[in-house]
Amino acid sequence: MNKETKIYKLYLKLLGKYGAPKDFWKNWCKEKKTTKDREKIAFGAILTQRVSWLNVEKALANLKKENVLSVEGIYCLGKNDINNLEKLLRPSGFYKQKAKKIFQFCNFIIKNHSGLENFLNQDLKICREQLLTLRGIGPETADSILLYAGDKPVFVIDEYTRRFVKKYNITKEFCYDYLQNLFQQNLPRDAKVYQNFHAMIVLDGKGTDWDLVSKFNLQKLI
DNA sequence: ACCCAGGTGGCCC
DNA sequence: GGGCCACATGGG
Repeated sequence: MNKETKIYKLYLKLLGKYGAPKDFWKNWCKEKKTTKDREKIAFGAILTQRVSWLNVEKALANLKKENVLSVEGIYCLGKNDINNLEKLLRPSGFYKQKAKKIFQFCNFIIKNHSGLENFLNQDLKICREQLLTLRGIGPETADSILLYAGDKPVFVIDEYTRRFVKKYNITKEFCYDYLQNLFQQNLPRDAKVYQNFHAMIVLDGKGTDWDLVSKFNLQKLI
């Protein structure tokens, strides 16, 4: 890994500006995650598709209130009553699609691996391939789950990453696999580094900082 | 009354 | 292989 590249230098620059993640992001990047943490993060990754995080927060709160904020809980609820699951997910938008996606995800985890930890315990490449076979889980959602819920070393390419690439003129190429390889080749292969860098890319894109984020008190959800 | 928000899959050419 | 559209809600 070459430390003279633009990407690595930008990483150091952001690190100097923001330092270690705290509060909200610390939950996503924290050292020890429980199975419940991982489940919530995976659901968040699916529910946040094309909507703001604030809407996701409400849907997660609904699930928690009904005591189904777990792979097992959503599976049981969705199996008997997909309509009720849809109702709980309503605030996150696209709720009929998302109910299907999230139920399908839980169904897959339970039927094929009998639990999220077991699933994540496999080789990164296998996990990724399996996630991508699920309808409604594309590369970005799969990688978000793997990086933040699974602590696997995959770099997430999302709208923020693309804006970052444009802003700092890193390359003119924007296709997913190309950008992912570019980031991974120019950073130490370390999930913590990817998590922190990606978190800082989002902050940089929002023009905000850790303190402002923590004011929203989002960490209670994770 | 708009427009946008951390996507995905299907369809078109 | 890129361009466009449906999917649905909440906030500014």
